[in-house]
Amino acid sequence: MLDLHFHNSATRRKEKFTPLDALHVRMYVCGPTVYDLAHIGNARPVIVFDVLSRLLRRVYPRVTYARNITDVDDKIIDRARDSGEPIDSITTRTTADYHADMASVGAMRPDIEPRATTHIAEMITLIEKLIAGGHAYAAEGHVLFAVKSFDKYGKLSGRSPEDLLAGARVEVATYKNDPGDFVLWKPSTDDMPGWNSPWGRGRPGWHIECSAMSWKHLGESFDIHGGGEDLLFPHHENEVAQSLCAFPGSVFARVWMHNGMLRVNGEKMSKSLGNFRTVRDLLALGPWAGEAYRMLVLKTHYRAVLDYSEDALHGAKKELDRFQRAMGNAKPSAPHADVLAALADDLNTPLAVSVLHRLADAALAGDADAASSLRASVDLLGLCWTDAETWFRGEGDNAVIEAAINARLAARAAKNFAEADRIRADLLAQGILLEDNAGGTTWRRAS
RNA sequence: GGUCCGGUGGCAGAGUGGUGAUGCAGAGGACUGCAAAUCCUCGAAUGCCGGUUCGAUUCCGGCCCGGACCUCCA
Repeated sequence: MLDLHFHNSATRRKEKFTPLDALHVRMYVCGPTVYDLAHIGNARPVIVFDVLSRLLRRVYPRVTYARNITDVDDKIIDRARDSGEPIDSITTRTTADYHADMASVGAMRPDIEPRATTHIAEMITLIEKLIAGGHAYAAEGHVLFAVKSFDKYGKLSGRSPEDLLAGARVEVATYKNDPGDFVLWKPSTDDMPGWNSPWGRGRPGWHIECSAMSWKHLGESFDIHGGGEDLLFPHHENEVAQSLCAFPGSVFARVWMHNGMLRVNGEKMSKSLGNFRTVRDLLALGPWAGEAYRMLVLKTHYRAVLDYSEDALHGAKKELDRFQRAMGNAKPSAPHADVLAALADDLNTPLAVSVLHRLADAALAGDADAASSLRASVDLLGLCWTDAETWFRGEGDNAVIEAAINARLAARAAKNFAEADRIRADLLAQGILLEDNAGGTTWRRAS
């Protein structure tokens, strides 16, 4: 069996991966809060952990990958209030958009996609356990986690409670015993979503949602917890505190994996800077853009900052063009050993991509085995899921193009090169690029 | 201010205690009526200063620069 090694954020070291259950790997990744369209930064962890899940499935007999949908959150409530659209409508619509957008970057659906609103009972159970264990307290309709009750608080993110206070720039609510305490449950007014609880009608805090859903579907302890680097604190730190205190003796997540942030043209993506890109914006560039974005993401190591630009996206597209040409209609054999080795070493996708280029070189030189291995390798990475014909030509009726090509062939046969060039330039203006090969003239869409 | 991560050719981006992958871009060539695609060749990099070492891009320390986080942003 292939040995896997992953960088564990909790220890800040690369470690050999050993699942708790040798036959069944369990992984949890923080999913979206469904109040708006996903942006390309949201898509990065989805792509990264999709590749990880594909790798795990290849190595282990069973993998359970859970990624939640946060469908109760103050951002959703605010959006409903601002737009007038009912909450149910917002969350249903945004969830569907999310599924479509993540499919467009080649991500498979996780095995389980728990929604927060259907796990309120588990959240209440957890909160009751925390109160019973002296780790939480109710105050003014809220329930708060008592940070001081957990001596390992801050260990995951490498912070001490003093550090946290030093940088604190928030007003401390009067109902908190300690400024670092965070909300497990909060009261809802009548116009807000709420559930009955021992502390009155209310709704859960964000952090408890993930602790409850991972517990329900993966158990008290599981193997991998993933998410964006920005979630390390406070979200993941708080999950650890909640779950470990609710289940003494458990380990919660064995390995923590965090992907780096995405920047756009060297700047942090934000609405105020005007460089905000949704996945929809990306797809508007062309039907190839989703695959190209996935390629772009995999060309950078998952822990590094990724700087997005349209130039870089086009560069990634050209690399995919090359893989498509090299593969032709080859049937998949097995991923190249070097691709597997690269992925097994902390998901080194950039190194794996370099192996893909090596295979493409060999395939273009006529090596059929290399073409088959390339096919299997890109499948493992989830790249090139569009067949070559569609990739290069798109879908639709191409009779007009074929007619133009025939006219050009006739002109060339008559040595009327001026006319042949005119036809070619004409087509190029329409986004059609002609290529004269030894076997004849072919065409593809320019981009 | 605190914690953490990182600084490799024009750009992107790996690896490595012993003459630095890969892709894009660029130069030259083959092929082509001309292109495109493909192939061949080439130029081009380890932030700065110390230390350890026979030898450091790699390990250690300092500095400079960039980034993430510091109570609900993936």
